Amino acid sequence: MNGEESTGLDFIRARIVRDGKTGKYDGRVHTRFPPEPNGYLHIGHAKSICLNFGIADEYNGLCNLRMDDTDPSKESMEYVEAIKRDVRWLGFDWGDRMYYASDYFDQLYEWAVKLIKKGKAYVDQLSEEEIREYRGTVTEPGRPSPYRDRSIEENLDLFERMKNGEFADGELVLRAKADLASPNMKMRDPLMYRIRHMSHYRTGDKWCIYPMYDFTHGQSDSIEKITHSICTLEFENNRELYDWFLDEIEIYHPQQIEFARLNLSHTVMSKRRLLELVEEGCVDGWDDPRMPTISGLRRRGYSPEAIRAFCDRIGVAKRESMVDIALLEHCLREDLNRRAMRVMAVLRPLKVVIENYPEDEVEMLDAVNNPESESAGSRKLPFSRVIYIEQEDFREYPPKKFFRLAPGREVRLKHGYFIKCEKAIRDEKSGEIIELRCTYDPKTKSGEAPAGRKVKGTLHWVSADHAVSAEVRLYDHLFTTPDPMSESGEEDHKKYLNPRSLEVLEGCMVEPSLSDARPGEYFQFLRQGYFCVDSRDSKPGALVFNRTVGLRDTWAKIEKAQQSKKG
RNA sequence: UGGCGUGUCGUCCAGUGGCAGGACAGCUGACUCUGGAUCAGCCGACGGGGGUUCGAAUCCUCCCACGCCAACCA
Repeated sequence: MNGEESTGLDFIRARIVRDGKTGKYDGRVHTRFPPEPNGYLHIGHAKSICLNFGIADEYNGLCNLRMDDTDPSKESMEYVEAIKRDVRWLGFDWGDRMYYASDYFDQLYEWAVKLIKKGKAYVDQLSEEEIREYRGTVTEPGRPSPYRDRSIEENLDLFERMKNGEFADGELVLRAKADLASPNMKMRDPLMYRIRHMSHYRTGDKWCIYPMYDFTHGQSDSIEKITHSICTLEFENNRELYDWFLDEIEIYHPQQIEFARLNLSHTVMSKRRLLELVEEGCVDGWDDPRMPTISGLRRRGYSPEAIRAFCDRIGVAKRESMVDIALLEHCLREDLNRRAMRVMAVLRPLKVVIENYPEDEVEMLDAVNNPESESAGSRKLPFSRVIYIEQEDFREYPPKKFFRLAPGREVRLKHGYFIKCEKAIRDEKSGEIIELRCTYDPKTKSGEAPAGRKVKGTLHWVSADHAVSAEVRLYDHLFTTPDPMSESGEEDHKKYLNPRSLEVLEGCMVEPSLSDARPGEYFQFLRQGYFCVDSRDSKPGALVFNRTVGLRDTWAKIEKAQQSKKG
């Protein structure tokens, strides 16, 4: 903006700064985010949204939201609404600039007529297969269709009759008369219009011919006076055509710039693949918390701030890349660590009786809500003779470096006392350990003078009488392999679906303060991870929590290393 | 194969003729009433060959690899 050097900027921003200096668009910056409403937005779209809206913000420009809705067979209002909701949720505002390519159909039709009159477009009646054949290959030039040289009058007449519905689907198409010998396949007389007797979710039955992407996108940008039309790499070949249409129609000409789309490890990122997972029931829907969709991430417990921070950190460039999902998770933890209230929840309860604690006494202990944020305050936590701890926090035969509870060992209960394990009680039939007998040391109460000795471990716990039961859903990566698409054939990626991407735990015990947690509210379950109240299935009295992401787990690493050492 | 595009630590991104840097991941250690967080440190890369230059990731050249394009999808 203010003439600073362009180093450190990504290549798109560098170019915008340059265009600003040369006055290419009178210093204007106007971008747009142009999804097709044929599916839900995913984290890859978030990258594009952050880029387009972000640039508009940074350079004092504007960013439009536009539905690229030229294919009536796939698009719907449901998707439009979902897209608007997701963009807004991410924190961006298109003001009064919500546009639809379908609003430009009349104008587009006129421009098509103009091209016909210029001798730059013709009505072809070759079949789909024939057109493919005539187009040639990457090494051989295309051949002209026998209909390529119809008279302008005949083209005009035929095109109008196409519009009027006098022909069946596929019978005729309108093609640009460009360059059949072009080494760029996109220039070999691309289709401009096809016949589809199908009603459109917005224009209804007004049209039975619909413009193709290439004959729509650039002109839509032009109508909206977009300066920089930012799109993904696969449209690089289309740029020549983008320019050609604008020049032939002789209208305002934005600059198309392409960048590499986001690929994220351990998931898939094409709308087609995601649709497939939804339709085949591999997941619960577009907003299944395992999906990389914006709605899935939202339901999983991701914050818009975390997603935006991620989009900033991955940068923008032209090389195809695969971002490690660990970076997304890092951005999430970084955000939630600052803001999430710490609470205690026991996922797999193990009963502990503190034998020397009075039968009916209940103490209300002070518990800090968030050590990262003093203003979060504190709450009271009930403590009593019978509590639950995590099953995995006890080992009868503790391995090396296991700092938790074991026979004869002492640990601290977070916000409470030291307890020492005196005895483990087994179920006679199963042999399973079902209860621990412990003693506590009254001199070790949290916040009071230290008893002069230390313990290595601190456990989370809940008071049995006061705990609230809840369902907890543990989510993990959707795919077991970083790049399911490349490590498999066309349809084989599904064999890498993670069978453990969802584990449902019932009968979890959470502290009483959680009983009135609201849908979407997020917490850190101490020592375990970040969790949010499921916005679809959780009800008062029947709480459901989703694990958004686990905490860094050093012990798990140590244990894994120990096990692999043993072979 | 024709065209377009891209090659820098394991991963992502900087560096645009002058000591190759950051982030994530990994590994050490310090600290800790979360094995969290935080802090300190370590590991680690210019696709290859030739050339220009005092000096090349950067310029030239050849090669190699990868991606995209032969949809009436976008």
